[in-house]
Amino acid sequence: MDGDDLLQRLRDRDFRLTAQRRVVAEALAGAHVHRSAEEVHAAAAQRLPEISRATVYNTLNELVALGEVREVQLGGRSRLYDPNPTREHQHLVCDGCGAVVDVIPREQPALEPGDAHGYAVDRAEVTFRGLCPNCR
Amino acid sequence: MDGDDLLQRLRDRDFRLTAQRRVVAEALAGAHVHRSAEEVHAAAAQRLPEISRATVYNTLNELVALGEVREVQLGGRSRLYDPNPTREHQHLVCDGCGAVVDVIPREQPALEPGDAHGYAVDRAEVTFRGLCPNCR
DNA sequence: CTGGATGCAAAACGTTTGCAAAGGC
DNA sequence: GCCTTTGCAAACGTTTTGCATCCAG
Repeated sequence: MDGDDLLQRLRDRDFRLTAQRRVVAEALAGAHVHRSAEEVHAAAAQRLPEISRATVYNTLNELVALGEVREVQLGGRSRLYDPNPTREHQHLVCDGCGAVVDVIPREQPALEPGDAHGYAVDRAEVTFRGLCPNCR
Repeated sequence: MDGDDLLQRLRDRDFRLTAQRRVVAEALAGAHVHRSAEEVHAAAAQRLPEISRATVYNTLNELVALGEVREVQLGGRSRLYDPNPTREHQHLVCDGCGAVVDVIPREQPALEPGDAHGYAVDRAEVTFRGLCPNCR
């Protein structure tokens, strides 16, 4: 499963695996697809009550730098952390309550070289917005 | 030009046009395509030194609620305000310095009804990411 | 043993809010 | 004159930082 994969990849990368970092990684690899730092901290603290917010933020930023987790800003006050950077997917966000659903893309938008303004473009993020069944 | 159009539309909508609101609207309609609230405040304060941050935030939120300005979060710490919500466009963002370029889309991604998870989807936002010529 | 990771508390940052004063219509 | 908008300052939630301690390798 994903959780084990993430921990395994971190070991392979010589990422120093402390108890704190393990519970943060496990909180991300768990059932919920996107979690805020606060939610990750809450989940981690259930297994390791003394873990501090600073450590959660440090670890999340390190995982993002390693490319193992993606940081997304979908309009809420806080950033969300997405443990599936490898599996290509797009986001569908509710304007009412902020609920997020993953969508598997039929096709990825691409930029013609003439439109790239000299940029080296390496990915495209797509966010669909609307109202979820509850908020309609 | 854009600036006059925005002010004209606001008048037509019975949006109370105070000196403060005028300089905020003008700061947005000016040369720069996307500005943070802080940049808008700085630009506005050049013409109206006593304008407060709170008024800038209030006005920006009102313009967003009216649909005259779009709020986008492109990864930086602050939200950006985009004065061209009517003209369909996508964003190309530099991972290095955060520079933003507008791109006219060849095609807009769409969601098949089966993928919508019951949402009423009303738009798709596309952000291309990479490195700008300077940061390469 | 040693450099890196942790916890705590405080600071920084962007944004919002409460309230009295000012000003547009 | 009424009602909305403004400015100020303080509150708020999120994220970062400084520093002493701790621990994995």
